[in-house]
Amino acid sequence: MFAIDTPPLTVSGKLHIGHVCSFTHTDTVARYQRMRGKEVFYPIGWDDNGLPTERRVQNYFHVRCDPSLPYDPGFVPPASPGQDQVPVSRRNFVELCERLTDLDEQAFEEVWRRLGLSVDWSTMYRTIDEHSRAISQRGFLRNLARGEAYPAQAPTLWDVTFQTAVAQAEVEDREVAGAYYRIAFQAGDGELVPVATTRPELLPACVALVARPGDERYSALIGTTVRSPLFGVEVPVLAHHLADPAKGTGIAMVCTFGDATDVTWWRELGLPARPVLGRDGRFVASPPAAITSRAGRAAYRQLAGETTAGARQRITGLLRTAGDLLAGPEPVRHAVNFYEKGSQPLEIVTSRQWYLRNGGRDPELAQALLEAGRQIDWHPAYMRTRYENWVSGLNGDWLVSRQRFFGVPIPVWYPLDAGGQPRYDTPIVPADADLPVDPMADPPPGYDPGQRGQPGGFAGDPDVMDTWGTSSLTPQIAARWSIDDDLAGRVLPMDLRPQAHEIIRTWLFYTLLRSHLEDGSLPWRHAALSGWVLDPDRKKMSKSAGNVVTPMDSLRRNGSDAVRYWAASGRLGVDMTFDPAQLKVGRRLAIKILNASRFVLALGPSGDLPSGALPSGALPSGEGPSGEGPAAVTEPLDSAMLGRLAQVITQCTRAFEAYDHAGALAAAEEFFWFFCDDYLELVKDRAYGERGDGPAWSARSALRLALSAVLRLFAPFLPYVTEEVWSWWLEGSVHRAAWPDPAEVLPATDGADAGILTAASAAIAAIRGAKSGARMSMRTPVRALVVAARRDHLDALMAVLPDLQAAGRVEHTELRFCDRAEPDYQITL
RNA sequence: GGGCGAUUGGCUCAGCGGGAGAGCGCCUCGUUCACACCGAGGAGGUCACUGGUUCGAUCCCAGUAUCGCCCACCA
Repeated sequence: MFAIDTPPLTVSGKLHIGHVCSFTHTDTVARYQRMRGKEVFYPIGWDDNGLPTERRVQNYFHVRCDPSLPYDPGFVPPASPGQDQVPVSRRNFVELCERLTDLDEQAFEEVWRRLGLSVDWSTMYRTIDEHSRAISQRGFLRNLARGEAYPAQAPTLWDVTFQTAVAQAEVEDREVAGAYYRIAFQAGDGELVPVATTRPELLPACVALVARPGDERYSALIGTTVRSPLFGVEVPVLAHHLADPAKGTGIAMVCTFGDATDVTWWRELGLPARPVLGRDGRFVASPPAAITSRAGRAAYRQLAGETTAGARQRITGLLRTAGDLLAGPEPVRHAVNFYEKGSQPLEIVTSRQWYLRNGGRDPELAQALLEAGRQIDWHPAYMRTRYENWVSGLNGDWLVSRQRFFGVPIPVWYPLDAGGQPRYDTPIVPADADLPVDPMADPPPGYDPGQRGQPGGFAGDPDVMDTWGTSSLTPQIAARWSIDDDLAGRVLPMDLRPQAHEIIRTWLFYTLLRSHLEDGSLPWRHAALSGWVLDPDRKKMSKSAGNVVTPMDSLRRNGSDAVRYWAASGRLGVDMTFDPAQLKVGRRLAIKILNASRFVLALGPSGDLPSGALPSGALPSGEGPSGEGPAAVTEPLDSAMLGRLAQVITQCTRAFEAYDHAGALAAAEEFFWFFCDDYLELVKDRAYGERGDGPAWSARSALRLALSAVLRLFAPFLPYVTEEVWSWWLEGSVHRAAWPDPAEVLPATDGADAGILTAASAAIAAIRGAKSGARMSMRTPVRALVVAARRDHLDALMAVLPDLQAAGRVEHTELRFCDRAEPDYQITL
């Protein structure tokens, strides 16, 4: 068994040439392993869970998900959308998602089939389908039962547009324009304390000032209080090592919450919380209770309901009027955290969320995960460093709950007390047999639907899981873990996880984590990381940049084998530049295989080629010399060619075993061009029978042996052309044939001498060069060829002399011994 | 700021202690006899730079520069 954890692509996006590239890499491995006799488990899945699908379904059907609504089995989306989106239940939303993504999936499937991916379509899964939801929830509940999943009320990164919490792994920073403002706080003695900030609007949320311990500028202030401008709140001045004397004025305003450091100070210094930002990113209506003065409350009223940008405008105006703005705005560009799919900076908001232990607060677990990473073979190996950087840099547990409507629900309910308040500390879990459940639609075990929201009744958890909460179980989902234990037992752990390197911190890490938490196992033994495909200007292809190359056009224009050739020539981990000109190379190779095969097979035995495969007219008749069975390879040149082929087979096999598909392709290709350009030309006349039956049949046998092996070496890369040629003369499919073994060609290599090939190639090249230099046709006869070389070289040349003379149209040859390192050729035309 | 990777002919890339290579592009020539969706030949590079190790360095080591990426950085 060789099992692959195929990436489930997000179907709401567009397939681009980069996906083709990495999927081709994996497919070559799958085909190689299949030819090696392995049973290849090569599933296919679609990721239709999560925000991209949510948005797309909303826009397409003009609906929105409202989990509080009951399921409507007869729901029909509006044919002509009105002004407002129609609210539908989660189950209706899931159905619409499946309907819409079905169309997308068909388009993706068409590309994959045309590309020749050898996935098993019968294994197809969707991350939102019933089995995936059940496995995802089962996995979560097992984490819960073991204490790995837990709820907590805590400050979290919050996207104000989508109004959901997000995890550390989904944060990216972007360089944006900002400005420094210098604000005057007032010390007890009336002295002004200037504090620099880029977020003056958070002044009403200020709970303290901090300076570095030992900073002489502020040592007198530490332990005292100062009064905030406008709001007149007394806040302590404290010391903490995270305060940076070099930033701003060296003393920082601690707010609820401006950034992650504020959270640290809040926690470590035991400060109060004065939240001012609501979940919609706007200032809440009432000021923090600490603002008691009339002036302060009046100032806050001007901020209530404002966005952060609006509030910043307002508050700087107020500060300026009050004379408390000492300096600014002084423009700066600085990095700000964004949700990777978001468009506004992340805020930090306190909320109740579910977390999954991931080593971010547990060094022992982190160590175990690092160790798990070391037990995986990374291709290329240096990608492991990225994983280790990420695991070592985690600053908290995995926040897995999302305040979205579409996704896999967190499968718990809460009992309501007599006052109708949920008791979060004693969640109710579903029976395993009932999975998947939707707590917002289904009642928990032992309750009636009518008790929903009633005192003494229950409330469903409204949240869904992070999309990675499901994707991190793709090995289990594909293997139908907990559903088909026989399959799962044979397939897990898998052999290979292919994926993009930018999601090491999410998909790869989370998958490793879930597997480790579940039973301490590894999800797979190898991880293959693909690079990116860059556009011809070396920019990363992305939808927003508008430089995406869609694959179907390339597939149609150049043929699937050509596209695969180009993709497979890229090595793992290395970015590739898309260049349409390079696609022609693969196309040329595929056509060359067709033509060379036609030539080899036309030499006989007859009947191998269908009538359409050859041009009409004279086929050299081809019964074997003595009836059935392959003829003996007797000519030294033929043996030498097969000897080289045996080495190439070994080389290709080694490369594939090391997950170096590009190396395998390069080795096969180099041999094939030698085979066509030199060997074929050298033996052509002999194969036609011009030197009699024995030598002719030696060539014909060698040609067929080589062709059979070469087709199989190319089969993982060029499945179409190899299958076509294979069908001309051999039974079954080349893709089910055995991967070539050097032993197949070695019996025919008696007397093989690699020097023969070098000597022959060099001599024919010299003859061609002479003709080309004289601007003569290659068919021009050579009146005399004089070779001066060392004895071993001449011996090698002697072995192939008849072939060389025929190929070069040489009429007379003379060999001379000499001591020169390099042979010398004198050619008289 | 920490880390990883890259730097080889016009372009895309192999190679890697001892001859500097391939394909594309370019130039020249050549079709009865597998292939014009072609073949043959040619020009073109101080292998980023500086040191070191070595009998010998494109290759190993150290440093520098440039590019790309990962992570951290919001006062």
